[in-house]
Amino acid sequence: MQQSFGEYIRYLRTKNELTLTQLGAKLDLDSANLSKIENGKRDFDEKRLILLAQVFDLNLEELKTEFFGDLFAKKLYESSSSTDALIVAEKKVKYLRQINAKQESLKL
Amino acid sequence: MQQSFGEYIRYLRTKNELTLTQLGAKLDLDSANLSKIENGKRDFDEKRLILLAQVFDLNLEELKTEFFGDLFAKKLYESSSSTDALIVAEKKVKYLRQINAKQESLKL
DNA sequence: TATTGACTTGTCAGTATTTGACAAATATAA
DNA sequence: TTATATTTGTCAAATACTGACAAGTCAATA
Repeated sequence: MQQSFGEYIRYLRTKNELTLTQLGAKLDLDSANLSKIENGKRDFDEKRLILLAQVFDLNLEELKTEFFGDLFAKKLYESSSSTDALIVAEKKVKYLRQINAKQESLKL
Repeated sequence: MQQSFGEYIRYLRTKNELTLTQLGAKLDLDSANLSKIENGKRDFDEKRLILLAQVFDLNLEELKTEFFGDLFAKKLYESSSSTDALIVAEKKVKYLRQINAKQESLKL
């Protein structure tokens, strides 16, 4: 998938032959605002990912992966930053999870 | 470096023997708020990265890398999302830059 | 060509979040 | 103690985000 998250939503919507109004209703979103999201003029709200997964029967984890992948790419692109940040991020996530795992084990 | 961005700032500050008030002045930040940043209770503002680089004579690119690495890691950690998002992000950044490069070449 | 439905764009008030600032509490050291 | 450094809480102001609606374009078709 080499497209923005908004384009992905549009793909899902059209594949399922839904209008903006129809999908908007399912996502509790104004059709005009959904249009902006699909066209990259507004951001899709993270809290609506669950709903989106339900509507199209998608795996929430994969959807989050696409969502954050898109978000991070845009940030790096806009700020002309190196993708090295992604490597740093990976190490830090592992570190944070490891810390968390240790703390969890102490609770037992 | 396996620490938060706030801890990194604290490291830089103490290494250079500056007080919160002194560094705060250089960064145009209240010492109380800088304290919160170092302790992870507030976020460091992206727009102050340039100033931070100047104050400690650091490479801005590397600083951005650390900054965004920290930001992305926290997002993924908080949302319990897969680090696969980082791979997706890398592909998308390359794609965005490629598109941009093509458009730039057309301007000539 | 008038109508209809789908989509796009602009705007704006209400809401939520972030920020700067200050006071007060606590800690550290002379 | 006294002074300095740091932390924490709070709050108004600034900023950003969201929902909603009006008005516009476009394409299909009656």
